[in-house]
Amino acid sequence: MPRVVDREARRAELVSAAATVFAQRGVANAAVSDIVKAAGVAQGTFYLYFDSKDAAVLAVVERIADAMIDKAAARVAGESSAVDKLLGLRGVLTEAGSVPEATELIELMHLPENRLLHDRLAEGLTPGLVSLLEVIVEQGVAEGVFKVDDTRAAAWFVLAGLQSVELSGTSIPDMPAALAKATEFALRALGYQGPRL
Amino acid sequence: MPRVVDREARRAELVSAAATVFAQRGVANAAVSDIVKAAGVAQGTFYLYFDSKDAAVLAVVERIADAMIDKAAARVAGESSAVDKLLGLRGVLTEAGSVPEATELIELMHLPENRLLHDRLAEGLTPGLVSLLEVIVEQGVAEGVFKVDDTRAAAWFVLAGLQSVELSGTSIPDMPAALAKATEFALRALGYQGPRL
DNA sequence: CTATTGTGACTGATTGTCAGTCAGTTACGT
DNA sequence: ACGTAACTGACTGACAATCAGTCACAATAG
Repeated sequence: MPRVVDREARRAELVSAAATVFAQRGVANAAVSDIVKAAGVAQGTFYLYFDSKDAAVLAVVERIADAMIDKAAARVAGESSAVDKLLGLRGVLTEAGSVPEATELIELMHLPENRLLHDRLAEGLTPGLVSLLEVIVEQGVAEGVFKVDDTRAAAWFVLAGLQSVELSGTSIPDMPAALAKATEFALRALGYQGPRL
Repeated sequence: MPRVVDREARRAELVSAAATVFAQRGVANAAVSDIVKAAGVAQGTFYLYFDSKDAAVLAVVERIADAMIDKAAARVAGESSAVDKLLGLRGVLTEAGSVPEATELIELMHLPENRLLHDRLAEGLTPGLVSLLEVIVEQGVAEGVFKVDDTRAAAWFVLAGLQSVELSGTSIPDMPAALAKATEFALRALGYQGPRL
């Protein structure tokens, strides 16, 4: 048998190298030759692990999205009521930049030139967060605090509203306040009638 | 004096040629050489009117966004009550593909590969639509049917929800129904207490 | 009315860069 | 020592962007 190499580990190295280079130069200006140099392998090796540069971008985005979803799930699990869970989820969105392995990347994402990466992150993130939010909405309906018939549609709508505030960070001066307002709209959309928070 | 040429007109020709080529081949696969061939000019001429290929993409997107905003504004102007105006705006989102000069392009946008163009369109579109929607919300507050203190934040949140449904067209089987549901959430978010529609 | 000159629009061959390929090499397990 | 998968890096084709040169026209001069 040939040389045994842990393909998973090698791939992870390449994803890390790619993440670093993207963070430094921006996705569009990052050449595959830069990535392989950072990883210490030859150009051809890159294509043993990714079909294209684009595939590497997606792999980086997926890694970040997974980390954020894990963080959000943990935060939500730490709360008991549906409303508190929703507020916890909002909190994670607010501190999006605090995912350690992605800090540099997310900082750069707030520059408008990196809009592409930005959008791809949102794209990879959304399905996971929608599922998370849907469970919260279901719980809220069971608790009697929310009134919603289609919980998936509700989760989709509400998350879109929250994310659009969160993702347009550049143009909004006071982000936490904006998110607080968005949360109020979200609660009303879900049929919440209780006291203001 | 030199030859007199209408720069506006020439630029418009190039934008049209670019739109056609993007529609045929997709933005990523469209070469500048294809665009200039379609327009019947030399490669260098392209760069007299655009700084880069990217700038041409933006110009195409802007043209489409303007057309859609005009259409939306006309539709909204044709209704009197705030709720009817909101429903009219939703209607325009539903029939996004009906902007005549952009039909081919928008059809292609529903293919996932054209996600980039898709996002850019949304980006160019949003500010205009938010302003339109904000006026509707203000009117609704004046009429007493909506209860909102920050009308801009409300418009932003609601539009994000509606657009996210509209733009994820591929993955939703029954789009009109999904938009109808989203509209209900939107009305509730705005504090609407009246009868269901 | 013709010649000359100034000017901006236009050209297209060329350059530099980069994604992706592939024939050949290396090093490990058996 | 042989088979095989991992790895290499020079190479290719394509394309965005450039720029030195050409062209068509208008304004003036003779």
